[in-house]
Amino acid sequence: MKKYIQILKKTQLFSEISEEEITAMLPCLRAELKTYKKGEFILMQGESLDKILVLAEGKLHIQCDDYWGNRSIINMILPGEMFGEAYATPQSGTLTNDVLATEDSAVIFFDVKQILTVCSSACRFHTTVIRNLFFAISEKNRKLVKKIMFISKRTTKEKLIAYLSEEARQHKNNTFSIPFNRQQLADFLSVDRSAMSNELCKMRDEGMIEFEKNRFTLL
Amino acid sequence: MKKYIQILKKTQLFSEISEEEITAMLPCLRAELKTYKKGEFILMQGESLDKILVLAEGKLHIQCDDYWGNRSIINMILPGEMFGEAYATPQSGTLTNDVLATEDSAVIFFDVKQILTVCSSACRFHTTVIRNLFFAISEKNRKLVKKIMFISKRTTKEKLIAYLSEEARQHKNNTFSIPFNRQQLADFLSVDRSAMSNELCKMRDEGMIEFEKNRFTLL
DNA sequence: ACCGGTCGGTTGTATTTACAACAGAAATGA
DNA sequence: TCATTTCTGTTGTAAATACAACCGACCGGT
Repeated sequence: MKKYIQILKKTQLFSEISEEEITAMLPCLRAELKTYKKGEFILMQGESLDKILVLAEGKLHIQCDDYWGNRSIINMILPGEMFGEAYATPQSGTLTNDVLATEDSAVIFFDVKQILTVCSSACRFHTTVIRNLFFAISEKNRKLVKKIMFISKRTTKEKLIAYLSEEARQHKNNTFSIPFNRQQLADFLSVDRSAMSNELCKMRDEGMIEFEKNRFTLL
Repeated sequence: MKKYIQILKKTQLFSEISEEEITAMLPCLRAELKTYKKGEFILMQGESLDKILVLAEGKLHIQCDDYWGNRSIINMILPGEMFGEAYATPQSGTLTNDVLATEDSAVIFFDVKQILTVCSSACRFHTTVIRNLFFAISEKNRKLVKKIMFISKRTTKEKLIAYLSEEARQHKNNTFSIPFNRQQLADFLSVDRSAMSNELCKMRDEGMIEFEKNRFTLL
């Protein structure tokens, strides 16, 4: 666990809290570390959850396979990001999605009750964590809305333009790498991979974009 | 404002807090009431926001019109529901959506800084409000994920089935009313209205569903 | 070097969708 | 009441999509 303190310090959840204070808080928040191999599921649909999770290392997909095997990637989790928070409340019921490790990953579990219950004395920074939790879940919310704005576009081309524009905006650069391969991007945008591949090449031929593997440039 | 205290008591934000205590807290949270006519915008894309809003009366749509005039209804707000919370944090930037009153509406504004800053003495229930805020935003999050699961289906029919099934599940009844007319439902599911209308009638003819106006029955 | 697997691009076809235009029913308002 | 507007369903056509199948490039392991 110790090796991940520095990572936790950089997370939104522990923003403005020092490494020493984080170390002191870990037992109070009942932190546990688990590791997963690429391809393993961290959480599965139908389970219930009373933990908030932070990805310390690796890469995860929040996803959902339907009855016919169509996969939908709801969200991607990168190191330092929090997940599970929306299903860790009393009213939330069981999970509606799977969480899959797409690389070897390390995940830290925190007890949500411990976070929300301001404890006796030790944790002066407890209220800071609660506020950070609110900021983090707000950001998640905005991410989901952004995703809705991508996939609510009617055509594959429009979805691609919306997604790539947003990536460029976030990277503050017209050239950037995306965290998906083609199949994953198609699953994220809810379109057919081959149709999307086709559309990307058309956009390249029209001079709108350039790309090589996961690296894109908007022109 | 007084007439809405009873409504506030029923909201998730003020769960477990009595009417007297809510009344006492209102000045502390800098509550303000504003009313809007049907068709007016409460918030518009590009504005910045440092308030959390609760709908006291009426109906709102969180929506987004693109360059070509295609409307996407991100979410619908019913009385007692909170909104704006995801854009009221320091990091959140300006609004990416419009908020439109689809009926005459009354909205209560709360200062988010006041909510997140535990104040001196008067508000014993401040921490309860913060926790409630977390629960509420968690629920919003789950709602958004559900919506993503609807619109990530590939065909209009599948989207309809996913949406109607979820409505039936929530109403715990195979017969239920939906809060949209046809155009709004199409905007919510990101499909063409006429194509959706067509699909609904096909499903009716196949014996899958029955409907009359906004009232649906799954068979 | 060989093999198997993954990945990205291409093509063709059947299906589905968007879009526009129209008509009847229902609701609205003067 | 009548006129107007809104809502819903219907149709036809052009466009876009899903799906399946195939190919070559690349990569890692043996």
